Amino acid sequence: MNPLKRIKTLAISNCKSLLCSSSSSSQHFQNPISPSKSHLYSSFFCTLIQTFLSCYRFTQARNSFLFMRSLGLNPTVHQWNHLLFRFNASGLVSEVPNVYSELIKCHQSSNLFARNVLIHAFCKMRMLEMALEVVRDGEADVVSYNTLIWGFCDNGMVTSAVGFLSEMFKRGVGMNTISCNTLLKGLCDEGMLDESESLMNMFVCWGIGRDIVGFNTLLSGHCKLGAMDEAMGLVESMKGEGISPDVVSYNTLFHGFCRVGEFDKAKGLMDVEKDGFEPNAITYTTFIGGYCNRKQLDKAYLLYEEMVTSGILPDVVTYSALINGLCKSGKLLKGYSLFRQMEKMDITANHVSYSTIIDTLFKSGKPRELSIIQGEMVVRGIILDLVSHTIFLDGLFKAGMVDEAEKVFKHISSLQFKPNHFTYTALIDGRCKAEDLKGAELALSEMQNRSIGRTVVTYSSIISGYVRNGMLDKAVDIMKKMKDEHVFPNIVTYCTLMDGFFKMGKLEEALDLYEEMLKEGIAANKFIVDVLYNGLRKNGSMKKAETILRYMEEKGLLLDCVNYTSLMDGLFKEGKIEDAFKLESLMENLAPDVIFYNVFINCYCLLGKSDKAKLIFYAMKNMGLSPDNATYNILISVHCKEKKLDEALELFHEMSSTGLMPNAINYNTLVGGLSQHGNLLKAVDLLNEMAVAGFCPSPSTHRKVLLACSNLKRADSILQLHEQMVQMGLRPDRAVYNALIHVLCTLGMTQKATVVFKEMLGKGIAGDTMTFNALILGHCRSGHLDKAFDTYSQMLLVGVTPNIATYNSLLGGLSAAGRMEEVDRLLHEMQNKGLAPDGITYNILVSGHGKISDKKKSVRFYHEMVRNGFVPTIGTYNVLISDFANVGMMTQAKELLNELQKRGLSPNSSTYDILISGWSRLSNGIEVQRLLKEMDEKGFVPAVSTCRSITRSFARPGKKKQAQKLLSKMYNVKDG
DNA sequence: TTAGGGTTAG
Repeated sequence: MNPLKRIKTLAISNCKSLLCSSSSSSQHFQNPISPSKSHLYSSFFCTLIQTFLSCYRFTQARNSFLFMRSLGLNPTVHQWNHLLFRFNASGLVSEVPNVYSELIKCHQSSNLFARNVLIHAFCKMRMLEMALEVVRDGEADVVSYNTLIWGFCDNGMVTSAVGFLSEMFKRGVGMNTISCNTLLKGLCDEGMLDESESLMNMFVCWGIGRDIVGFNTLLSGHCKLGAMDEAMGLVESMKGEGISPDVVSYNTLFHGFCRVGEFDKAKGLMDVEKDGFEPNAITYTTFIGGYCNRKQLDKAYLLYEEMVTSGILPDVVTYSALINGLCKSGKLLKGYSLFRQMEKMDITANHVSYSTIIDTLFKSGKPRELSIIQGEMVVRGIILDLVSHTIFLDGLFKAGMVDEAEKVFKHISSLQFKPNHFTYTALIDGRCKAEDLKGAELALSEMQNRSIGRTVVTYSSIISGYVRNGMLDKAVDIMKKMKDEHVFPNIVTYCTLMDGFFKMGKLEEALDLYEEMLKEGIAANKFIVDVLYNGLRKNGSMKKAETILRYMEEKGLLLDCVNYTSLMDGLFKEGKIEDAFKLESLMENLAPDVIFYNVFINCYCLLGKSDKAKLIFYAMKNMGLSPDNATYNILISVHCKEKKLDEALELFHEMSSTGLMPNAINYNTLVGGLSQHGNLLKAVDLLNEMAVAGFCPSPSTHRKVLLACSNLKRADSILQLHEQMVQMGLRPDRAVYNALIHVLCTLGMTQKATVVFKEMLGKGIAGDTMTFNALILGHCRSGHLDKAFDTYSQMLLVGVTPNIATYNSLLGGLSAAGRMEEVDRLLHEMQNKGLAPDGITYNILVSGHGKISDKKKSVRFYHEMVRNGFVPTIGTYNVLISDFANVGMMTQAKELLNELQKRGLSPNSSTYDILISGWSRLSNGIEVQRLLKEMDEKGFVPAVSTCRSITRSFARPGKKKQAQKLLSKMYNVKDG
């Protein structure tokens, strides 16, 4: 179908649908306006529509137009043309084809003016095919072709645009300076400066001279490439040709100097040219923007005041620059308030003002405000450009809304935008942060294929992605690739890669990179200082770390909140607690953030001062800082450690009630804490909640939950909970299997443990020392010494090295069975393997020999044990004491009692029972009485057997039973 | 009715 017919059909169907939907007002449409007043009404409607358009009330403008047409009103050709022009110029470009088709309906034809506006509208909507068809379909003049050339240039298709020159020639449409200048801009925008100069010369040959606009276009081209020397040279040749630079030329130069950071040169130029140069709004805005970009807001505001007092009115661009300055300096509220103030001054916000605010809202994580502003933008019909789309793409990625961000990228292409290096860099960065490295690599190669230049930011983004995923080699490859392409690493690139090396423990490589950076003439900043300080101290070079920090401070480098946070953590972990805490007062002027407080709170928690930690927590909230998941986690964790489970749970609920969703770490900490300290039921409840929320338990949580089952003898739950946690996404690796086997074994469920062990082997996971130790201990505890030794043999067979725990289990098993000869043999075997006995081994040896009354050996091992610095347990002492007491050697028994007390141990109930029985047998009533009193004072109750010993020795003949009853009653002992 | 300068994105 012919494009004009297509437009017509489209417009008619649009009108029909709109009219049918507004049934309530349809009655009015039935009254036609009398022909005599038709002209008046048309004029009225045209004025109304234009008024709506001029204040961006697009819906009303569109509805008024439809209403006018439904009344059958037909404006004059002049009015039609003006309407078309206004629709096109106001930004409601999408309506132009509809208006045009209505024009055709009324007048059956159109003039060149209307066609040219239509061409312009199609070009703006990037519907280049349609624009081309209109140009080729009928009458066209130089304006039609210039507009088409502009449209193609604006969409980066400058080669096709140049091609239209021959078509113009063939159709006899003469080209003019505007054709030349439009093409010049197209070429400059693509960085084709040489080609643009040749084109200018070509036009001169065709008799079309160059003018100030053309020169300014070239000037802008040079400035955008940062070629300021060439730009200044061009000004000289302009003057040579008798063309004086105008305010546009100067503004272009000012902007160029500001862009390359030569702010003083820009200002100097302004001072030199002060005679005969009148700054305008754009001049002021250029400098205001320059100051804002340098975060010199005070200077920007001074200039703004000067501008206003000079009678030059700031416009939307001036305000957008100031809003941007405020937002970028972290003054979002002030920026937003200026945004609203601007509107009160009847300056309508444009897509740039909106994009600036939206970018800031994304970056400061304010989703609610963001959706309000976004809605406002839609209602006002603000058309998004490529920059605005890139802001959304980047913002959505940063907010973790990966799917939505990817949709924006697809949308950008569907709108016929040509993504540029900003767009691709945001995409690469976003994909890297979403751990989609393949996607990032794909985007990078797409950039290459589409000849979109990669910048240092593009490469730094992907380097950062590789570093975060521990792929240092790939990161280094990219660094090499970028250098090969003459894209030189900047401070961010160096910082990222240095951090990566430090985190992988590659100290030397990190420091080499630091050297390289300095050699390249890049001075360290606070980010580099942070990476160096943390990298060095975490790799054991605390001294070096402190030297660097002090050196930087001496050099006058301003450190920030992050640097001080690292410093606090460092000092604290070095044990310089006082110095660390002093930092809080130093920090006041630096506006400490949540992370600083988290570190501060954590320091108190590590000192076991949860009360102090909580005070800081409240102070932080009072300062208006919102605690984050980490803050709550630090506090939940310390409360769990201090067994304050109710408070831990309360914190967890407080977090949810303030709208902070618990994360996987919060769940793991609390489930682990509840399990460890006896509230398994609540832990399991929370584990279920965690499953619903889609979080995966950590291996540590798994271990703690299973241990809790084991402690509560809830054998039935062990396998079930294990299965549940695997279902939740826990990867059953060796550590997880070891925890399960260990727990089953401690409960004596060695058969089940063996089944699990086989399952583990079946999955290709070999057992290690921990696995075998658990199984051996299990067999020993359940008295299956043969199986324990079978497992031990298997362990040696598969080449897993036994450790002291292996031998302690086996020795303990043998000792419990009284097989002391085998104990001695195994002890030799163990010592031959180079393993020395530890405290546990000695306890086994001393008490084992003690139990079979081998005093010689038990005392020998006892002395060896003490000599080697091990303190026997009270159980071991009891065995020794009992061995002496049983044969009436109470002096030795008493001596042992003194020794154990000297070593900081206290006698327990059994110690007293043993001693009392011993003295009873010797009929020493004084000692028995004394010990009974001491025992009573400590809250211990004598055992039944002890009472029997007492009555056996002290009751009168024939009164033993009564004495026994009396004693039992006295000590509330059950009469056995 | 078409062409040049200032504000936004990585």
